[in-house]
Amino acid sequence: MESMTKKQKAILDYMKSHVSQHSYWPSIRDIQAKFRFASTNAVFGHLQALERKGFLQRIPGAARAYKIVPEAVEDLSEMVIRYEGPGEEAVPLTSIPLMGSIAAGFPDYTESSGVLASMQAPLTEGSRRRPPQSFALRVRGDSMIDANINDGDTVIIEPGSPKHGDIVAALIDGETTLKRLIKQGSKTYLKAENKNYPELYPVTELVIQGIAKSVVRSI
Amino acid sequence: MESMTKKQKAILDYMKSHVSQHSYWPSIRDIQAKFRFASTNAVFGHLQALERKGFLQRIPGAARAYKIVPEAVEDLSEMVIRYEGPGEEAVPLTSIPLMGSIAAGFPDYTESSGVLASMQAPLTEGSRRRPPQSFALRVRGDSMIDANINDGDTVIIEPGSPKHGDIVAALIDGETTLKRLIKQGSKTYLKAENKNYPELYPVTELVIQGIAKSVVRSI
DNA sequence: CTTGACAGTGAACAAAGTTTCATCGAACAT
DNA sequence: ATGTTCGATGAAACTTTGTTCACTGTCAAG
Repeated sequence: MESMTKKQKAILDYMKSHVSQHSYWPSIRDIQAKFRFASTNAVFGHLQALERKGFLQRIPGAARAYKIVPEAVEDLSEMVIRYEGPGEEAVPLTSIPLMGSIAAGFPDYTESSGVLASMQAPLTEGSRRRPPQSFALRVRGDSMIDANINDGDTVIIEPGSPKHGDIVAALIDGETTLKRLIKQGSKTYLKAENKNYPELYPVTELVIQGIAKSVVRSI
Repeated sequence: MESMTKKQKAILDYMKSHVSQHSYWPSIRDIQAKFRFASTNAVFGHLQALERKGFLQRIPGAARAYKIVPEAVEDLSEMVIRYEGPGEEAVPLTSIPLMGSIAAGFPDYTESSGVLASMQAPLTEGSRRRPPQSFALRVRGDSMIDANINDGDTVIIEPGSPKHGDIVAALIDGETTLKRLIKQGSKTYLKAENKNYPELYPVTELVIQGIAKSVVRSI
């Protein structure tokens, strides 16, 4: 598929974030104002391009009427839907890319096999928003079996500075595994929660992918 | 809060389902056509009423631009968001009411403390839609501890006919508990997955609330 | 009986919004 | 040199859409 230009992506991003924040699409003139175009036709052209390239579907003649094409979403972590209540009581619905695995250093979004969406409040505390860099990871293996995380479970990983006792996604020997972070005095280790794997791994900051916040399991 | 008339609810429902299916709001004339009103003003009046009663927020002058008020959603199981791709590849995002507890026979929506939304595919198999009567239940107690379901977890319950071995939400002594369904010959029992609770409960069809399909746990 | 709320018709208006046309400069490959 | 694509301008045409006004009927409460 043909890819977006920078401006086209910016416009599409703005449109999506507008939907997230307001629950309805922006008009062409809204977009024009946002990007300070002198003519509506500038926007019109970009929208045509986005539709031709397959990232957006327009409903001809209808106002503020579009469909996005999920398959075309490049950065899945930006696919955010939100319900807004009166006042400040926003009810965020964040969708999270689901990774089959994690490659060197950063999640490989090209391997994503779906999207996991969850409402914030019930899954974590308070009304905190899930950071956009969050991702979900299907668990393989039994390294965390004693922490009640089993093969086939899905773990939601968020970036952040892990504290002692946090379960983190860490890159060990080129593979991402879940481990518990152990801080002992000035030393930091990673520990598998499986009594059959008693080893402690030394840790450098860079291998930490993020902190596990939730576990989802199908029965 | 003032409640909706039947027609107002029908219109609001149509609007929500239109958003679900098309990802943009219907115009007043769309609604007019749907309900075969002879005048747009009929719709206009209903929308005014819905806004006055607090169920809907309109953006004056803007086309196809509304916000729904989550607190005003009466039947949470109808709050469905869907992303539609090209062709048949719809990607359903179903939101599920989260119950604090379950009262006699039916989920008590008045006790709902939030909404849990999840994309179907990653959590269960195939592209099956989660039935609209699904709900989520916060687990209290340790009756299923041996099935890896612990105090504080959230379980997603779907209606259906449970098979042998399924984990079900069942009403026992006026309280909803999770139990595993055991069919032994012609007899059916409910069994707690905790070796400290070895009892088998006899079962009548009516006490079964639904089948547990997923478990969500915050770490 | 009257008042008022509710629901609806029908027509018209004006704003909002999309779309088209003609034109231009820059970047870029032929 | 030259055609082509892309991004953008400016103005105008046109459609969609929300909104208003005047008027009608129903139904229940006071």
